[in-house]
Amino acid sequence: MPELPEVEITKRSLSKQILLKKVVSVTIINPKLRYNLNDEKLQDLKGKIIKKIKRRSKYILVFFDTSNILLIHLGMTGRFYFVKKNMKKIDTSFYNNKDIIMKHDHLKIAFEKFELIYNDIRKFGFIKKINKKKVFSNIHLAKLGCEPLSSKFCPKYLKQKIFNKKSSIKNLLMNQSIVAGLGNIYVNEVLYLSRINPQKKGYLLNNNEIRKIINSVKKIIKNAIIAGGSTIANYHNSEGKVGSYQKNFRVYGRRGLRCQRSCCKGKIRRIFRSGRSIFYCSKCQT
DNA sequence: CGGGACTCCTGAGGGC
DNA sequence: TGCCCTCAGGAGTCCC
Repeated sequence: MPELPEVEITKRSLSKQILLKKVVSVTIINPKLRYNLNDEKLQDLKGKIIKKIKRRSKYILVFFDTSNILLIHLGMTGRFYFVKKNMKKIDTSFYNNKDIIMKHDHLKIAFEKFELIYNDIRKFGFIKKINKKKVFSNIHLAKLGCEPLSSKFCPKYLKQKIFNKKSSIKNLLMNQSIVAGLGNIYVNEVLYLSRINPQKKGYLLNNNEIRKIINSVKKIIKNAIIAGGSTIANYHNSEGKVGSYQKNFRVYGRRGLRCQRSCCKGKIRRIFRSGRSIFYCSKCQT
């Protein structure tokens, strides 16, 4: 699922369901995640009420009526789903393979009328209980750069971060301490819209190119949230809904196809750098 | 230190 | 059908 738009959608659907609800019980189904689930700490949440849910970068923060915060990262395949209590059969109409889904359940948080399940096939996600007082010094949150949709994310800010960098602009935009929340798909799309070659080094970008990147990031992230995020491989948010932004992909996953710009018609290429795919038009992204 | 490669894990899909 | 290979939306860690 999860780049910023997908995490934002997950946060919104979680808010709809669990805000102001009281935790009845917490059950660890399989503790093995990026950081193992800590039963002793999570049991503290029993009887507590959820007061606020926020998103920062690709993290979700669930605030309780105490100093507790659940810090959640979905990794590559983390997701939530709800099960009505006393329901004998789980509604699996959203899934194409319920055996695989249920096999990877990790955590169950029960509320009065329903249960919230955290499921994660690849186990790259995590859920940690942290203290409100330590939220700003938290190792995951402290070094994050600014939010792409905030006014702080502007040409001046980006220029200051990249003007002396030898890294490619692709890697710089994926760097969470520069912009918080972009991932592989949206960075590919942003650089296509900006007509900039992903391998161009940070220090070589001029002011006009930096301005184009800022505008493209804001436009793409905004539209992706409006579309409910992107859905690949039958993923869905915690209400079982799918996003549709993947229909707007202009380069991602389009290897070998023609550039959609009518004035260009170049060929979309895929190359590998730093262990991931880069998609770009070899003709109009310079 | 900056920057790139490797690592965790499971499943899907293509080629043979 | 089945085996083998490559690839997948993340990010912490290690090494040069």
